[in-house]
Amino acid sequence: MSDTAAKIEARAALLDAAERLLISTGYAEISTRRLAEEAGVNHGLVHYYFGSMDELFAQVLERFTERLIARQRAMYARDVPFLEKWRTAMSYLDEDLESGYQKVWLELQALAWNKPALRDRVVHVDEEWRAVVTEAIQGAVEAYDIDTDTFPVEAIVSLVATFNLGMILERHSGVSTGHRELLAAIDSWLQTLDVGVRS
Amino acid sequence: MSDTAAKIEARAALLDAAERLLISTGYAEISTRRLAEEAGVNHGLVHYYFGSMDELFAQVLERFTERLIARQRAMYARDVPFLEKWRTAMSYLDEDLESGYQKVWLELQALAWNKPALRDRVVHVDEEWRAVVTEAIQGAVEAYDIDTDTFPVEAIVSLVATFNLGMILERHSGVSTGHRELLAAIDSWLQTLDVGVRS
DNA sequence: TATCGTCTTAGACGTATGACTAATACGCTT
DNA sequence: AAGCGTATTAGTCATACGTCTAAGACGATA
Repeated sequence: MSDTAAKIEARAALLDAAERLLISTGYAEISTRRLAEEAGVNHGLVHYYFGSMDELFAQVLERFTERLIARQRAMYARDVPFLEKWRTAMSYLDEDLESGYQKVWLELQALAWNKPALRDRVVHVDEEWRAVVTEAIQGAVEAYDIDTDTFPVEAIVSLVATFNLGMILERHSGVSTGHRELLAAIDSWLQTLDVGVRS
Repeated sequence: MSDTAAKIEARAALLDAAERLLISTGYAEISTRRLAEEAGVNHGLVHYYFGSMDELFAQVLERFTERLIARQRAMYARDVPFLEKWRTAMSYLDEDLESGYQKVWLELQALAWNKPALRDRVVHVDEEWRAVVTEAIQGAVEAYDIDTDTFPVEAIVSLVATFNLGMILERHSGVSTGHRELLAAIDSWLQTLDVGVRS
C-alpha cells in the first residue's frame, strides 16, 4: 500500500541527514529547510513524512539505539569471562563516541529537557540500556560471587549506568580527567575477582 | 567611571532573566527579544552589555557556580567526620536540582557541545567542582585510611564526579531508577569506614 | 546651570523560520 | 494506455530573528 521504495528512500535520507546534523551542529541549528537540503530532498517532505522535527529526531535516536542494543546483547551473550565482556563494553564507549551515537543521544536528552512530549521516548532508550546492563551485572555478580548485601545489584547497575553517562557527558564537554585512571582501577579490581574465580 | 547603579541593575536583570529562562525553557528558545522582555529591559541592551547571548549565558553559569562553590568549600571546611560532609553534599544534589543550578549547568554544556568558543568556560566550571571534590576525597582517604593502591585518589574523584553528573543527567531526563539504592549503598559503606576509625 | 559622556530607547533592515497550499510528476493497477 | 492515488515540488504567508543605527534621556561634573 504505502512504503514504496521511493518513500522509504526519502525517509531514510531525512533520518540520515538528521543524524549527521545532530552530530555536527546540534538540534538547535537544524531547521526543516536546512535538514531537507542536507538530505537532498524538498523541505515539504519533513512535515509530510514525520509531522514534526521532534518526531523525526526521536526516530533518529531510536533507529541508532536499535543497532547498538543488538550489538551489545550479542556481545554479552558470548561465552567468555565477564572481565572480557567488560573490556569490550568499555571499548565500545570509544567507538560510540566516534560514531556519533553518544552525541545523538545527548542532543536528544537536551531537547527532551524542554519538550515533555519527547521525554518518554528518551526515557525508553535509557531503560533499554539499563536492561542490558542489568543482565550483564547480574551475570557478573553470580560468576564472581560478589557480595550484594551492602551493594545490591540495582545499586551496582545504577553506579555503572551513571558513571558511564557522566564520562560520556564530560568527554563531550571536553573533559576526560581521571577517566583512564578510573577505568584502569575498575579493570584491575575485576582482574582480582576473575583470578579468584579461576583458581 | 562605568558601573553606575543603573548599569549594574540592567545587567543583573538580564542575568536573572536568562537564568530563569534557561531553567524553564532552555537555551534554544531564548532570543534577545524574549530575554529582554523577561528582564523588563530594552532588547538592544543585550548586545550593548554582553555583546552576544553566548557571553551572557556563560556569565549566568559562572555567577551561579561562584555561589555554590563557596557554599561547598565552607561545608567541607567544617570540623566534622567525612561521613557527615558526604551526606550534606548528597543533600545539596537535591537542593541544586530545585534551585535550577543543574539545569543551567546542563544547558550550558549542551550549548557548548556545538559552540567551541564556550568550551573553555564550561570546562573551567567542571574544573572548579573537581578541585573541591578532590580536596574532600583527599581528606576522606586520609581520615578513613582508604587503600589507594588499586584505587588512586584521581580514580575515586573521577568516579564520584562522573556518577554525580550521570545522576544529574538522568534526573533531568526523567530517570531516577536505582539512585536511592546506590546512595544508600555508598552511605552504608562509608558508615563501616567511619565506625572503624572511631573505635 | 551648561556640558558631556554614558545609558537607554524605538525602530529599520534583510534574512530565515514553520506551517501550509495548490499544482504537478510519478508509478501502480487494471 | 488510462486512471488514480501517492509522492514531490515550488511557492506563499505572517512571524520572529539578530544586528545595527540614530536619536534621546539621564546624571555626574564643573
